[in-house]
Amino acid sequence: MHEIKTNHSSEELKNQALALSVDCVVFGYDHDDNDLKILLIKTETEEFKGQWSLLGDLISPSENLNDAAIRILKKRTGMEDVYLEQVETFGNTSRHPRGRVVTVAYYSLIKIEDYILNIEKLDLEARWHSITEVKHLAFDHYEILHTCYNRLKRGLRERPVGFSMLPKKFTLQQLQDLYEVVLHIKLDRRNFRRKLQAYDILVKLPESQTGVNHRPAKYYAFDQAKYEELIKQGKTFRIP
Amino acid sequence: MHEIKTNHSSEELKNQALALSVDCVVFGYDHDDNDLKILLIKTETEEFKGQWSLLGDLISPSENLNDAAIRILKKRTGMEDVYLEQVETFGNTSRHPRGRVVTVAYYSLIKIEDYILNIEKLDLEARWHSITEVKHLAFDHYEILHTCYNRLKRGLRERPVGFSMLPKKFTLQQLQDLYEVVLHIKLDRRNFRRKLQAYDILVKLPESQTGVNHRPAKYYAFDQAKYEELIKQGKTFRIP
DNA sequence: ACAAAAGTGTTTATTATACACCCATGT
DNA sequence: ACATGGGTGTATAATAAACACTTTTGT
Repeated sequence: MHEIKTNHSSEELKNQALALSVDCVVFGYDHDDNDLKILLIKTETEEFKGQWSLLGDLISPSENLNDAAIRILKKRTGMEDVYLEQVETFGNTSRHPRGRVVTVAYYSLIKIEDYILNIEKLDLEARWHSITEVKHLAFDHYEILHTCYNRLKRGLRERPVGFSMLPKKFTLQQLQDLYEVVLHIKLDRRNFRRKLQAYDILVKLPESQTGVNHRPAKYYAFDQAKYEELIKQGKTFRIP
Repeated sequence: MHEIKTNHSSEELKNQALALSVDCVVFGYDHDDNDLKILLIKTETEEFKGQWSLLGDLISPSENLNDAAIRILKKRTGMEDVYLEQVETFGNTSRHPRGRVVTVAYYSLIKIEDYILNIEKLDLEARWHSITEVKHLAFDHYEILHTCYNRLKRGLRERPVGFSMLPKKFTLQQLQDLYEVVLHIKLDRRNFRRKLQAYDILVKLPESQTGVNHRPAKYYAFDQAKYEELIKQGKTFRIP
């Protein structure tokens, strides 16, 4: 297991004529305040002291790209089996003040409440930030963030990735709220439900919400096998 | 200007603990035989002797990623101002027999007839291959090729990139043939023309085809400014 | 009984698809 | 005159969008 070290000296970077890193934009959907959040850490690089940055690290010559991303996520969130997707590689010669560091950007989706369980057990330094409040990050991370956000928005419309940010059981309203917040659009409740019903990728659970002072909503779960069946039949998934 | 050298010794690769390269999948549409082609060179890497490979090279520590792609294209095709898009970074530790080489894959679109003009003047080693005939390439280039081909297909449907593979003036039938060959689908001529007319991104030129023994087709040109106007109005381009 | 969010159908507008005949040119 | 591909319109089907009332629970 590699140790993560984010504060690399100029010497270390110069010795590798060119260094490669992985940076992860970690998205989570907070359904308590209905907000899309990203996980950031305070950078340890002197030149950007005090600024927030993405979760990243140099990759070792013996490590695959995806494995590096998984390692970083495991180290910073305690979580494995998160949704992960390579987005773009950023390699401007001027992007790192200490030398040439090319970085492969990933976005990752996690279920915030699973993460919450972990921070109680582990001593994790990362903090959630509302994506709307992030105005500036260390390095070119703000640009990377928005490239990844655009990719997430596309993924959400074209593939059932949203479920990776929801609890295993969720209400249709929670799902719609997620779509509305991430895509920044308003959806019609009846049309949204009809479309999901047509895809037949959700299973209705026998449980309902409890402790709400209104009609309790039914819980649903995403059925990956049914989704794959849909795709195998050449059908396309698209919301909205 | 960097020189391209594709046959790197194990020593050279080991000295950079990790090396970064750029590989370009160069697509061209041959409207004489209505076929999508890719440009390949014979690899100089001993382990893959005699096999075809993508156009690529190591990138220097002082060179931006896009600039490396532009340099490779200029060197191998004599062409500048080609359409270029980063696709994905391939970094499996085992992908290069001589060491760790992570490669950033690009796809590029060129007008074949402009290229033909260049090979008469320059001594270029690359050769066109029909994409349907390529079954195997050196390294993991076959996988890279198909990842880029999928990206091209998506781009063609969602953005007006096809024009980068056609002459400046073209007939509507040539444009439709390109879509049919690249996407591997059959389109209805009337519906295709109606949709293009609706987008209003083509200008009809005063010229027509000559030397054909049937009713000559009108020539059209793509109008980039009109396309940008369309997008600025929040409209979306999609074919089919 | 009231407040609060869940759940549910129908009508209309938009977009996509299917399809066949006349036109202009070269031989 | 005939062969060849170029050019054009209309009807139907499918999909998306707009819209409001009833239901269930807790207080």
